Amino acid sequence: MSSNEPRSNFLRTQIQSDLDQGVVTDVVTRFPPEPNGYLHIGHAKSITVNFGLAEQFGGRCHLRFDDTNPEKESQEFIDSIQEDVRWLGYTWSGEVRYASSYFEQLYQWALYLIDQGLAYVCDLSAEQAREYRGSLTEPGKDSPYRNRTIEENRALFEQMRAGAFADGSKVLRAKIDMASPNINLRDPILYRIRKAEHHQTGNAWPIYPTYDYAHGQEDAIEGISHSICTLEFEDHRPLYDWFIANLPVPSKPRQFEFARLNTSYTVTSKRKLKALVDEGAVAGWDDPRMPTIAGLRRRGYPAAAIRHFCEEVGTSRSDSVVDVAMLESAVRNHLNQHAARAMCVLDPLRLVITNVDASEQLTLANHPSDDSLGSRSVEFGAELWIDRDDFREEANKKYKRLVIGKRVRLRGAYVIEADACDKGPDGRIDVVYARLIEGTLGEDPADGVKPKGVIHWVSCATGKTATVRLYDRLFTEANPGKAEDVMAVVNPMSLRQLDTAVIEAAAAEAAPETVFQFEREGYFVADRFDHRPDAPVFNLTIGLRDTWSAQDG
RNA sequence: UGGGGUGUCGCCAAGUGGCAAGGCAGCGGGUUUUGAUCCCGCCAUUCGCAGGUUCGAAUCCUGCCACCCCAGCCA
Repeated sequence: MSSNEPRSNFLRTQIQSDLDQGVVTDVVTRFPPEPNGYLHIGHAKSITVNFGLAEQFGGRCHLRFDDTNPEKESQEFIDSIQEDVRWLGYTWSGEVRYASSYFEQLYQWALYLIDQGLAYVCDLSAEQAREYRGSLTEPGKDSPYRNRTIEENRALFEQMRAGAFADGSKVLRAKIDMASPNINLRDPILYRIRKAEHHQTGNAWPIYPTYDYAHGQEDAIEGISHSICTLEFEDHRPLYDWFIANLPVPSKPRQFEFARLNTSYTVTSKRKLKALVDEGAVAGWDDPRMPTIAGLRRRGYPAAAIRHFCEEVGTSRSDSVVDVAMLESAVRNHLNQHAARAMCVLDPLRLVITNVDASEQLTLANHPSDDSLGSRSVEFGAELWIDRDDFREEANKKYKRLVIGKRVRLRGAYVIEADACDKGPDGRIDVVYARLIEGTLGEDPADGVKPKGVIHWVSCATGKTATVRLYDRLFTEANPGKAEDVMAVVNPMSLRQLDTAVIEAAAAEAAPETVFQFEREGYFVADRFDHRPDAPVFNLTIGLRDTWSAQDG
């Protein structure tokens, strides 16, 4: 594959072929969420597939709320979904659409099916209907109401629409085949009675269409050329096609299915995500540990990285679980290129440089290879904070940080040599004393004794205390969805909050959602909601790749 | 045990009859004022299994096996 060509997948091949053969002239796709929850990484995949295909083939992609079940839906979700799709970087064609705005047309088409003798009103209770449906291995039985006359069905359905019957007392069903090996074709339900207020249509409708009846027709109304959904709907395709074939619809969309995205160490079931929120395992739907779009955003995962990840993963029809390391890799890759560097000491230890008295301003590049990110001024003085983990009184040869009697480079500044340290009564080191080696700003020591490594630091005089939240994977199991109880596999170390970290003054001023690479530590984002210049709050997006910590040293 | 799908490297995934892409992970080595990045190299004689067709098969045929989905008036 050449680097700029989109990776081949069956959907791209299909569409290209349809275009080549003139089966379609315009590519129109749609992302059709039900507004009954927050979007998560799996939805991101569907979004990139649908919008991506439209983009690639010069077509359009609609955003359509599949709002046929008012009892589970709300305006809150309609708003959050739009925000998430926009944040991911996509613009839908035209206005936001709603299945509910097609309710009248759908109703008229239901009457049409009745008139064709292809639909009937059934009085079976839900329980009875289940019995009549048969089983996976046994055919179903015809409903006793299956042979009502067209006139009777029409009158009954009109009364259903008028609100004459109680919830659940009747349904409208398609008359297909109760013996079909495909259970979806055993006289599926088109309409049920639900006297529920709808977030868009209010109390205008006492009956609501089912997904099976509504979806294909919604696509047809909108002129969708390729209706892309997930694998579990494959069995519904014959039904989808049946409606399109039997109704005077304005276009003939076709359905194609792909495998939904699953990632390791992640749960996407709405029920389980809700349990995490309700039981306090996380702080909310947008907690940085959540796989929701809002959570990933608050974690600092760039939209472009999520998009790139979805592309790298590919689109196929085989069930799979993608290693979450792949997502993390996409995030690191993007941030390495785009995030400005800064210094932050997570676990401060005071360093006194005994031969320095005046402070000075040093200019540091914001990115090691991208000059367009500019530079910043950082104060350097006699008292600095360094990380407690970057100093040892003595250490083996593998340890490349500060050791008494040894040299280390202060990132972007001078080489120093440690002389001594003070300890408190508990043996804990309080202060490290070191000497600056003259002439080492941008130069190696003149005596030829090079420092073993480089450590980061922040001026005691101008550094700002910050809250830093260190996140780790939410689960201890690679497949938490398989666990009997998700709460039992929640990682107790998934959040560690530090209240005494110290960051460069300039970083504190950053706008919320700005991501930095705190050098030698990782990528951190200024919290979208909690960060303030006078009370900085940073979330760990992802740590730097670490190939040495497991080793001695 | 009815129907619909899927099986290519540890994890994804191209490939659609001509001598197994790529990414992630992993492993070596080099560069480096981030133990990061970057760079170089290694990593499937083999495509669920067994037969068959063919000069030639991951790609075609047959049979098996494994896994996923379907019996909501959810989507």
